[in-house]
Amino acid sequence: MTAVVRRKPTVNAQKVAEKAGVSRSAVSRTFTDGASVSPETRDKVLRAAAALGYHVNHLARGLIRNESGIVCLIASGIGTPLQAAMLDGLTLALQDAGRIAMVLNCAGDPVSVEHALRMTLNYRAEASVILSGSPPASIVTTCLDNGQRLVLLNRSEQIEGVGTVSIDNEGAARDAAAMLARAGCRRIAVVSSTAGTASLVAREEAFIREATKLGLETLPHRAGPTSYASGAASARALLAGADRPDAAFCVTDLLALGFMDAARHDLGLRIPEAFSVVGFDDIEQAGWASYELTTFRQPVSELVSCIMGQIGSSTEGVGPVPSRLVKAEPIWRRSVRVSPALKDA
Amino acid sequence: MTAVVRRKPTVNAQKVAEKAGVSRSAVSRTFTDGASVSPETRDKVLRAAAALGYHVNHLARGLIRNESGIVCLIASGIGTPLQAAMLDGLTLALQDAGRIAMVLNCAGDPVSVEHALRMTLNYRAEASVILSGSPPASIVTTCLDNGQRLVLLNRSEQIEGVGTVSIDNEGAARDAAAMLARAGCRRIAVVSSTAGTASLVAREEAFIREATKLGLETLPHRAGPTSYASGAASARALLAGADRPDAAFCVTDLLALGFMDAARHDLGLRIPEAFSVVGFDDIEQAGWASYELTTFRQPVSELVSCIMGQIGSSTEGVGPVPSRLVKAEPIWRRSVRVSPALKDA
DNA sequence: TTGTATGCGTTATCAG
DNA sequence: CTGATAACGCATACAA
Repeated sequence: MTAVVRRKPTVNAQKVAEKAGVSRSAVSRTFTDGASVSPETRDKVLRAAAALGYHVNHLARGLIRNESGIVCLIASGIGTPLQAAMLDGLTLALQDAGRIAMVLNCAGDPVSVEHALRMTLNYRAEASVILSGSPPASIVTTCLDNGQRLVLLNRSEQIEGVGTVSIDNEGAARDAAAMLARAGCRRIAVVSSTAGTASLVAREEAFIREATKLGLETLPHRAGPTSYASGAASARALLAGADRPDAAFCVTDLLALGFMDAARHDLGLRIPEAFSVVGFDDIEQAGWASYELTTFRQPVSELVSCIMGQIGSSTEGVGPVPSRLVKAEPIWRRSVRVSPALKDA
Repeated sequence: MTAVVRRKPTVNAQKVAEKAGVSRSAVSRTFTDGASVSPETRDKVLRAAAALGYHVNHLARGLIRNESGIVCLIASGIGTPLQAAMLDGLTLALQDAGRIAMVLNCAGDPVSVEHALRMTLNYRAEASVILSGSPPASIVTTCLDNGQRLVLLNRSEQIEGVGTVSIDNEGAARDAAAMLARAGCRRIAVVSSTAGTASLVAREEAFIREATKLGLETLPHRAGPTSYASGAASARALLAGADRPDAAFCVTDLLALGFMDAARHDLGLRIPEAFSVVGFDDIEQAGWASYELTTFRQPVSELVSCIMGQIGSSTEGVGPVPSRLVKAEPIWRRSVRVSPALKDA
């Protein structure tokens, strides 16, 4: 076990310069945009670099330029359809913008978000996008102090200097209540989760408020985490008794799909004939033929553009970044009974 | 627009040292594992660091230690359930191992994989995991030369020095054929995609070989990319005529679910009574009550462990890394007609 | 245990 | 357009 610590003969600008017969500066300039190099020098350098397999060290470059090119994506529940779609869109958009995504998979609680943000600082990320969870205030100011850009998704809190992109949960939830009222539903199950996320409670509360105003009865229920299984559990719990509701507003599509499956396969209910369901998010599965869930769309590409806008704006992060509120458009499919009145309209 | 280039007063070890009344080295030692610092010095440093909001610059650290702590994950179709699950597991495992994931979302073709690997080199990633797509040989050797660890997922090619973790596609496909034969199926649709991925064609070919051997008729079909929509399209194409098959082996769950939905809702077929379907992957949706798809599981956590093993093994990447073949366990659900004979066993 | 000096690979500055 | 030189922030060999 005589560990021979053999330092890899690393290939750097120096070596390329020697092989090309030019100075290190020439090599550097060849690889920096907008630097002035003569075509022949550039050519010699490129040839030498290719031969040696040289690649600019972004760690060193970031060190001197004080810009790493790294943007951190902090999320929890990456495997979930909506989060996965966001990650997909964001990583792509970042690459198109010449940045690179570092993803931090965190539990979502404040301490793990803080941990993630520390890592973010360690790698001198130019920006961090918090897809889920809420960061403690202290670390937020530290990030800001270090010149890091911060974007929060679906957080109500307005913090000086940090960007915000939010879905209009309240508006959509109100629409959902009106939708079900028009369909002639009277007793509405409101199925949410124990996660207690800001958007989720916003949807739940806004829906209940509006439904009450419209004279509807609401039955809130939270069976567990935000998942298919919890939705199914809620259905079994709510639909077992005699005095069952006639519709459900699920704060998430995943909950809605679980709810639908349990309602149909365990309880034998017909949707939408005997029971109406409205979801939220418009994940891919909501459009599948087995569900045809009418829901409210989180416009992923629009959210991504907004986030990119927040990241890209003025390099020096002074001045308040305007927070963006994005509408969640209703997607009409076939899980809600359509009343004759609505058909006319 | 007089852009005042105000260089942020960056907080570094120097500043912490001054505030703590010690040397820069003391600060450095405080933050490096296994360095010798007296408790009181350490305490002073920690206090000063907290007050200043100091965070070790991993870019600089990586520069001098020649280890960045970065592992790159190269994937395409991140929004897809299986890929998302892999990303979820990998990011978590990497964090537990003290590394951090950089994700490169690439189109999957060789040139974009090569582009991604270049980026990987730029950031001096310690390892790269290629979840999808095949890298050109030249860039592979460059990565290896630069001391970067390489792990390929579900690639048949054995390359000297690069790790491989694969699902036993052939074995599972053979099992699938036997499964459908025992169920009494005779004409089997083999639905695949136009992607032409190594694993996919391996499954398709192995299935056809085994099915033929068992005296079954096979009807290969490829409607488009590996998606729900393609599966549905295949169903509509294959089940329209009079001489329809009585079962389908879909090389991916996503294809299978689309196939099932179209078969049931567009063609009115009953599954499994009138038609049997077998999938591959065991994505979450396969277990949903509307589908209950019998399929073969890609054991995500096991795959993740294998990959982590490949990454973690011997720092200096000499010697061939043993490639790992992971079994895909059959998951029996309810999309395959069960014959009496099988019930006895 | 602590401090000093050196180097990691790069780019910005400046003189030619 | 080119080359020499000084940083960037950090870890470590060495001397104390």
